[in-house]
Amino acid sequence: MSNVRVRFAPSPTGELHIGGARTALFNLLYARATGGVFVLRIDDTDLERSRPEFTTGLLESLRWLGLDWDEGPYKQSEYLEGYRQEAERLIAEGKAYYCYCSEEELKAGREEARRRKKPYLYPEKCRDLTADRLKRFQQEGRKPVIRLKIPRDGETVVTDKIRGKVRFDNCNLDDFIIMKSNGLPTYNFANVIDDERMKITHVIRAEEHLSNTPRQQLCALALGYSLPYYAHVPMILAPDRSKLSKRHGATSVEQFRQEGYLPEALINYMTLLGWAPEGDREFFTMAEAAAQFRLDRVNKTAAVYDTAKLTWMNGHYLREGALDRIVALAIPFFEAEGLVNPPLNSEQMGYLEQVVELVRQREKNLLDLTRASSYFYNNHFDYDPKGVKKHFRREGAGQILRALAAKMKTLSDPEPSTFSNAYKEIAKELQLSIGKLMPLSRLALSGRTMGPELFDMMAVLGPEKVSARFLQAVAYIDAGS
RNA sequence: GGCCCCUUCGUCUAAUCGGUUAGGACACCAGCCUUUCAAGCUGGCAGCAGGGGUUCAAAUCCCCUAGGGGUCACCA
Repeated sequence: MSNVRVRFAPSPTGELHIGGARTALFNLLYARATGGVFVLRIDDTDLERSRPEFTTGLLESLRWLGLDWDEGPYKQSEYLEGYRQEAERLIAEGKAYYCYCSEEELKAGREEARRRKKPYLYPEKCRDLTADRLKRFQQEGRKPVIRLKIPRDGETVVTDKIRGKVRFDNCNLDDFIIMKSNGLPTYNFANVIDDERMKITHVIRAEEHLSNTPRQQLCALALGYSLPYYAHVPMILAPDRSKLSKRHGATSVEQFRQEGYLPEALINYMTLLGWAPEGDREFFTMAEAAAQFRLDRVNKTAAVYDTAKLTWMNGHYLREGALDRIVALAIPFFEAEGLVNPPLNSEQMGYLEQVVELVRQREKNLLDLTRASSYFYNNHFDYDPKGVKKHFRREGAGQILRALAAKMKTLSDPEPSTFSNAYKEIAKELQLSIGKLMPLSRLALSGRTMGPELFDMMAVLGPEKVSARFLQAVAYIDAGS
């Protein structure tokens, strides 16, 4: 049993996006690899942007992906008193101080610095306020923030499991705010306290936090905590190498789910973003990845996410997955398209299974699979115009279809071979090759020029429907010409 | 702008301590299979950002340049 404890700490300000999900995944992988504990924590100290429904969505996305946490979810909003007490302790110990500078004042200073192209650092005006001044400010009713006293020299070294030692000169850091004037902690402060009280041993998070790490270490140092290990995983970038945002198409787990991606495909794909197992294997389960996951094999380079590979992977899982499971996942999509109306009886279920088995061979996601299945449920559909031109408008097309319809009526056994044999016979009778009959038949049966194996399709539809659709096509042809 | 991180095919990546024809996968192209579309199989195209060092030998170590990213909030 190891004492490894890791955490995923999203803020509930939006849907779980692909970057956050990958961070959560790496945390979980590491926990499973080491026999450690995976903690979920909701960083909700931003009152303006945090919303409870985002928390719900976050949990749902995590669960859907199978990123099950061992502890939590804890919420920062439930520990507000703790942060306040720690901040006051720092003040009592002379390691932090009240700052009464107004926002306008600070803003002016920042703009001034920008104008002069100098880096802005808080000028420490309130660092050594006399007792008199302090009292006066208090009497004026001004609400102070609390700032941490940063050493004016020396350096802070971050030891990162992925990047090695990263050095920061303290002179580039200023006395940053740890408690806002509304009494809530800032991220850098709350995080350190949370990680301590949750006994987090490894902080695994996105690289964007690397620059903030010295601030957190300084907090920990002031508070007298010991430091966790850090591991900053590379970012996931949009195809244009910019930071991922909504304008880059599907970036949230929820969007991928709605488009019919399977959780195991998303997991497998994300695992490969920044990490690779030994050998050339591309497909593996989360458990298999966890068995050999190591932080020092995580890449340093940001990864551009490319949905083409995810789509390919999804197609693989769609085809290879256990049929009953794929069907279960597909039902909501079929319902949304108005093809089925759950609950399904065993006959309907059997039919759906046949349809899915057939169609999943050639589609990449559940949404496409559903749309490519519509003609198994709808008797009326449009015929593909190109197909009409090529197959229906040819001399004798109606005749052939009429003959086929008649032949179908004589069949009773809905096996692919039954249809195959019938086609052999009728081809002989009409003195045509089977290859000539098939595209025409396909168009009549589905309105499309492509799709599953024709005889398989017919077997699912059954002779009666097949016959009716042939006649329907005949009517269409007669009406058109 | 200051500080920090990063740089292998278009994309994801492999190449344990320097010695490989720089490997695999997606995508793309071609062929096979085939009633179609997929899938599958076979083959092909394609990369060590640039420049200096160190070394018998550098994708690998060091330096510089360029490029990309991150961060500098009373956001997380």
